[in-house]
Amino acid sequence: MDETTEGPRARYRRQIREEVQVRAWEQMSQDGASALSLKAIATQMGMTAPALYRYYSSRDELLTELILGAYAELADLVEREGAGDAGLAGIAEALRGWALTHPQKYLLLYGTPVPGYHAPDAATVLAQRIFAPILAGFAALEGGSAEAPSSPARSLRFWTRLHGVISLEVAGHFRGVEFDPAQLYRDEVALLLG
Amino acid sequence: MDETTEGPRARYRRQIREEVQVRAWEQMSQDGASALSLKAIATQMGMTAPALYRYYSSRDELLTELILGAYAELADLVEREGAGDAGLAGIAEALRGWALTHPQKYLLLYGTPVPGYHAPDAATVLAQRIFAPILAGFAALEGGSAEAPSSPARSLRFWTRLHGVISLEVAGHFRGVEFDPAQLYRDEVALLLG
DNA sequence: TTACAACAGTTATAGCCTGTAACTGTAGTT
DNA sequence: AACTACAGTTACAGGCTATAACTGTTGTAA
Repeated sequence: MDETTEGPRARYRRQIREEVQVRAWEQMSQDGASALSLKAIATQMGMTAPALYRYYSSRDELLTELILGAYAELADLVEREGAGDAGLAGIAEALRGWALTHPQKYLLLYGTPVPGYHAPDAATVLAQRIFAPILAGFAALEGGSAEAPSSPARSLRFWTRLHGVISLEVAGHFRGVEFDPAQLYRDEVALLLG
Repeated sequence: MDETTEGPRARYRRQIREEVQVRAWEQMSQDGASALSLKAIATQMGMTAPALYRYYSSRDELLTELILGAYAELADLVEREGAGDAGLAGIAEALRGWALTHPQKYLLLYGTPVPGYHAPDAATVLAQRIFAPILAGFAALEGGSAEAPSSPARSLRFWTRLHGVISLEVAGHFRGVEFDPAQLYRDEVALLLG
């Protein structure tokens, strides 16, 4: 079989894996990462649970693929925005938008880590792909003044400040508080880029 | 039986509940909140699992008690610091110290929430007890200048910025990055209070 | 001081999950 | 057309939460 051509077997496997991922995200959006169940997914797909172990060797392997997928999605988004006209402002905007649209994805990447679970090296690479456009953005802004903070320092601050607002909002900690998170976010972005 | 006096039965119940909580935190520090198991705790205590249901009607009830306990601990700390000489700087310092000492407690309060789990009203009250000293601190700083942000806005910003640094550090997202989170934190505090 | 009721802790069981082993039948492939 | 690779099955081991029904102890009140 030609290596580049996908035979029917491989094609079928890919389709099943994709459907599993879709249903996994559905489950996670409803009941959180801890409720992710291969059994439940299998049942939804009209299979028995052991059948799915042909496609994912463990629940952890599925989780890893979901994490990598989410990282890649976010990395693509940030790279695209970084290259666009709005630059860092665009990145900031897109970041919050993405997080609010897919809270479970954001929380899976930046929320409470699963102790004992070690992210594969691929995740580190993707995390750097997300950070790189921010670094590049601040490097481009850099003026000659010696007393201004370095662009890595500004990039880090950019990240932590935006994450501070986003993560609390996504985790629902602003519920019941009378104020507009969007306004706070805009103000923070303005201060970071001003 | 006098209402204020604790009989032997009540005393024993209290001791068991306390021991359960201690062991629960031990478990959570090692394996995270999702690994919290009444069965395992019971075994450690030389009991069978159903026995523990005399003391906690469900795993969720135990979790609720742990969350409320953590909130109360943090609220006490923040109130104490707020009343101390260092004021807001002291609160900031204590907050990071507490989070790094008890990462699981911090993550349980501010990390990924369990979907479907609704924090009891008591938690909201405690969350306000944590926020109040910060609000008071900025209200005290307030100058006459009309263009400066209001103290609620500054308080909120104080919270989100500090949380941004702390939560990423506690979740291990700074591992492998070459820089000092403590320095970043100090800088952020200085900017917030300067 | 004794009688009894309240209650701690037990075993048994139902129901959910992950994951493995052994088997069967079908569908690509040669 | 024959065969083998593999998808999917049932059966099972072991872990968890939680309930039900039972037993034995102990605080307590008459």
